[in-house]
Amino acid sequence: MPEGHTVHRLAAAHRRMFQGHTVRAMSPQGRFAAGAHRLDGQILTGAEALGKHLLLGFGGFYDAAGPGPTTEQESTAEQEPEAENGAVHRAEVGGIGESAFVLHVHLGIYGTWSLGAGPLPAPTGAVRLRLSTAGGVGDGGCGGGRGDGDGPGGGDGAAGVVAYADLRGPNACELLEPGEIRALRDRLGPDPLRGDADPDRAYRRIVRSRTPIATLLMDQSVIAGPGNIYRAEVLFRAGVAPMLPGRDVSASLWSAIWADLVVLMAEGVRTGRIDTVRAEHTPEAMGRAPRVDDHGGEVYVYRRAGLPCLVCATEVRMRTLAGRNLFWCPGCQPAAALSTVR
DNA sequence: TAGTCATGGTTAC
DNA sequence: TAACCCTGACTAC
Repeated sequence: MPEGHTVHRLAAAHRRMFQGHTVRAMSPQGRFAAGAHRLDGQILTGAEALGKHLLLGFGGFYDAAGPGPTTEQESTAEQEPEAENGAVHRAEVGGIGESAFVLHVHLGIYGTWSLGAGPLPAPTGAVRLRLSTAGGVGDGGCGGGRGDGDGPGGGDGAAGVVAYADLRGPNACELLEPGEIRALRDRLGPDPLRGDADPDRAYRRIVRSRTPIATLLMDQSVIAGPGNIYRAEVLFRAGVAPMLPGRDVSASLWSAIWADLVVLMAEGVRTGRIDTVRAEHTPEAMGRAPRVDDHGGEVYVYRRAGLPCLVCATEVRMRTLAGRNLFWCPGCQPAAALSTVR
């Protein structure tokens, strides 16, 4: 159940594990058998994230001296992407480029990738797609050929496997044509984690809309990547009432929200958690118990309905907005304060 | 064990 | 706006 930072981490992980390798692909569940058959034996040429969408490029010629990072340069997840001035400027490095085949994966609310190294385990649950590799960079082979079936263990390729990635329950798992990739890029708003993002493009959409800013922040055609946690937390940190109409969002307020998202999400890429509380509100600083939740981070309002605000002690509220749970603090985010940037 | 809910997005109405 | 997709964690019984 990822927000955009998780998908950027997944893109980095796929580059680290598979870029330059011939990849075995199979669909133990059988629902992506034809696509897996097309990918089996191809070289992974790049991976990138567009908001919550993961694109994996296959085929073509892998240039080990090219701009893409090598496996040696990416020995740990923490080393990539690099944060520079709060932004991740290497998000597009190692991207899909002119890949012959592009796999598009969107995890939706259920999907997961299980990444691992070592002997290939028998798939558990409904694995839609399994990627694995059995050789070194540019090995030119696929560890035993293709077409040996989709059964557990992958047949003769299992012995040399050094890395695998199992995909379960995705919203989307499909091969895209170039025109479809362009259409995907065109329908998504700017991604705060990409160096090519233009926040003004999002602002032009926001400022001409009467829709509440809390809804606009969840609209991936306005801004790609943030989800329910980041939208609640960034509005809290800006002191903005969630129902503030987009047309009442000032340029300076939007700049502050965007800059905060860049910092928060880049930190999420680095740590794999969503932590939004400032230093003075950490459990250690406040002498309170740490939060226990499945996303693992310290937050101000998300899923804290009924609890006192960490800043002003007002009870955190929750309501449904556009079909999703919205959390906010009426004390710190009063409706009358239209553009208080703290 | 059954029911509920969830960091999402598309489609139908 | 609701239904659907269809997984996993959690809770009530």
